[in-house]
Amino acid sequence: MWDHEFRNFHCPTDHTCSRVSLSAADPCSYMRLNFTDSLQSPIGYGRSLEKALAFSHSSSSQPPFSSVGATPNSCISYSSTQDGSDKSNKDCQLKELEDGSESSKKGNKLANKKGEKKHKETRFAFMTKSEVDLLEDGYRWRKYGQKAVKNSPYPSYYRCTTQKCRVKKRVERSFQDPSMVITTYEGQHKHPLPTTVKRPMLFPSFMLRPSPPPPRRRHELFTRMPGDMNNYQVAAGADSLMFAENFSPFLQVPDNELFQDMVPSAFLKHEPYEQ
DNA sequence: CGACTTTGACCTGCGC
DNA sequence: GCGCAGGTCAAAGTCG
Repeated sequence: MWDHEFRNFHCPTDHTCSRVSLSAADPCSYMRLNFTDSLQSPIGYGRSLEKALAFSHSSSSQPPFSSVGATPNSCISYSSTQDGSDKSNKDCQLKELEDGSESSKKGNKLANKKGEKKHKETRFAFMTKSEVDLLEDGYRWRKYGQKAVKNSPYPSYYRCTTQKCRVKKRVERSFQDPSMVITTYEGQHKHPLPTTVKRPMLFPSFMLRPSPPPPRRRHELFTRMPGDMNNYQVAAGADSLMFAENFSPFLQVPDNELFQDMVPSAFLKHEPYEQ
């Protein structure tokens, strides 16, 4: 059971939709999101956030957040791709098998030969209002691709330049609000911050451990689930809810409060890094 | 000259 | 099985 309690979540949609629950009953201890109305009554959940949001908004054709309007949401999004079905057990096993191995294309081919599925790393997405696409987060990134996709003209794909580090990052402009940058991290850093880079202005905690430097200034942070990310798993079920209280239109990270304070401890685990 | 970006081609998963 | 969409590769180009 994850022991983290969320704070300051906000999702100013037609419904309040930010109940977060974690359950030890889930094979891989993944996150659950349950969508509730203003009376805190459950109105929807599902295996993908997109479906869940569509459900919660009673909108069959509109993509998630399309009904939100210009008001920025603040929903932190993170998950592994394991779900609560039988399939997840298999995925968990695959994860164990594939952890520590290269996830290159050749590697995937090899895995496919063995009848295994490609494991997708844990993901974490957030939205920031920024003029620059690539936020300074303390790590060094190398761009390895850029391709237009639906609802996102030119998302950029970055990889951590640290050897053996498999963390990836996708950066895209919000389709609905180009001033917003959606950053999606995949995987967790298991190495210290490079010493040659500037101190980060914005840094999700799992990117910063084990030695996060203090933030330099207040940074306005908007977070929400990108609408086109089907891999954000949301599971059915309503047990072990943890509530997101004190909603506010914008989520800010004050000087004395790290972004990590809003991230579940499951994302903060730092395992020994083998050089 | 090394590190990094660009970009077309290619691969893979998924829905129909 | 086919086609589309998303993601990745890798060669060439750029920059400091």
